[in-house]
Amino acid sequence: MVKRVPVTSESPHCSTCMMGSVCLPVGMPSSEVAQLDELVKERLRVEKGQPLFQHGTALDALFGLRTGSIKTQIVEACGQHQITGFFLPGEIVGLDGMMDGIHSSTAIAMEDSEVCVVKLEDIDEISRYVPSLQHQVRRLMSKEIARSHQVLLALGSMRSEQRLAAFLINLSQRLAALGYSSTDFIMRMSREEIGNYLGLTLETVSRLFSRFARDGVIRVSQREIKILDMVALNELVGKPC
Amino acid sequence: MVKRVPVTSESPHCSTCMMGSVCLPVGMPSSEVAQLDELVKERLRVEKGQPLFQHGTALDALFGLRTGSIKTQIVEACGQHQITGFFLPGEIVGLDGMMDGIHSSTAIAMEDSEVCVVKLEDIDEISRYVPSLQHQVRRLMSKEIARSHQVLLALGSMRSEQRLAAFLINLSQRLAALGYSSTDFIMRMSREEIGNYLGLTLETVSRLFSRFARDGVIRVSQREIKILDMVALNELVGKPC
DNA sequence: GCATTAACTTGACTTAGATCAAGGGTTACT
DNA sequence: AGTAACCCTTGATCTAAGTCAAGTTAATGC
Repeated sequence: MVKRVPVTSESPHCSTCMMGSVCLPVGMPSSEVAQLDELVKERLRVEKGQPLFQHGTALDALFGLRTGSIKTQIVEACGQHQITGFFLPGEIVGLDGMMDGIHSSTAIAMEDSEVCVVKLEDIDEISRYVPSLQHQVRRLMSKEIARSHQVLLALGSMRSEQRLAAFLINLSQRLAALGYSSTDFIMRMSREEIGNYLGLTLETVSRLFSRFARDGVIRVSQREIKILDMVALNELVGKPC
Repeated sequence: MVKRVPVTSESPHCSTCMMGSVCLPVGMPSSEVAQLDELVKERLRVEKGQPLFQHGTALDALFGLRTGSIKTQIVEACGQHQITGFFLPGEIVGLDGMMDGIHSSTAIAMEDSEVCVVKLEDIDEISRYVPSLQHQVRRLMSKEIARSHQVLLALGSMRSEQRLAAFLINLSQRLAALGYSSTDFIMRMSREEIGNYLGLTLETVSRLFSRFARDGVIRVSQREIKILDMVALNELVGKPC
């Protein structure tokens, strides 16, 4: 279920939130971040496996992920689906579908998660006196475009091992930016979800993990990953140059 | 070469441009479109094969394609590249890379083309008194995100014939929106470019065109395409449901 | 107009990754 | 605690698409 979490005066605002260095305010002048107190009026708690929003429903807000992790996916005419992103704390979900106010994807919590709700109308309101907010939204959207282009590159011109290596490096870097270890982490996604995201089958993903482990590049135990040789992992990506 | 085309008082502004129904102003109240006269102060003419902008260079404007066609691509560490989009008149190029003011892709004219230059600072300036302009930029960026997610879907979970069929349908629809025939058109891109975009080799693309033609779905003569059976083409995309 | 180059087609063969299948581990529920 | 459901691994086999190669057609330049 999705539960509202009331935002009280003592609960953290953007100006005091620990996610400030990675979330929406990143790069904004601190004087302007202080003015974002009215930006988040509501938080939502989403249980593991539950949707934050569904494809086709109305969109009037963006969601800043505070804790947990979320995947977004689009559905084909048939029952098939394609995962378009895995989101970590500090990242913004819901940037697609602002074109016609309808979500073009579905967002599902991969573990119990909490998001800050940022109403579009509040963005408009606040950006009147916090000019950099508009730029910030543009930057975030642009980043999302660039990100999906990178995935396009992976799906369009990399072989399976390169894709998985690139995926692991990307995950590692994003976790490091959050202050976690870049070499030891737990993946929140199943082999099937990774495969779907990377255009591979779950069997291929599993085999690749085993191979990387056999080659001493990583150590794997279920969803627990330890990167042993980051250099080798990087070389895998840029292999046939 | 890229040549500046001076914008004089008698040359068309957004309010009188025939592209208004498909370009940046699409969906904006006509009263506000009339206020966009200062938005485009400059036009550029780009010769076939020449770059409009290069990956890594500074970005301070968006480009509305007036005539011609443009492809965008990103480059890997090696010489390899991945085409991330084919743009037709009325479409906006340059929406990635607004995150750090550096173009993350390279845009190359596929035929002699002309673009309207929309400076970011002018967007900021004008959107002070034309409130819907900010929304419009957000909508366009959101559309670009949704578009690349669709390509992700194609690359991640469609087989070669589905990808090409989806590609042709998409092209057909966009050309129809421009007022051109949805069944008879000339593709500006080579087999290799199509293949690169769709994650296939040029040989596979060529074979698929031949097969579609043999099956009576299309007629092909080099880059000239005639769609004979749109229903069959649609069925190809949603095949194994 | 003819030569040169680039773009496209088609065939023969190879291969990366999918599919099918079976067994072992984890996790979650009653 | 026990069992059911799910997730992961590994092997055997198959196939869609890639690679290599040769020939054709179309575009470009002199």
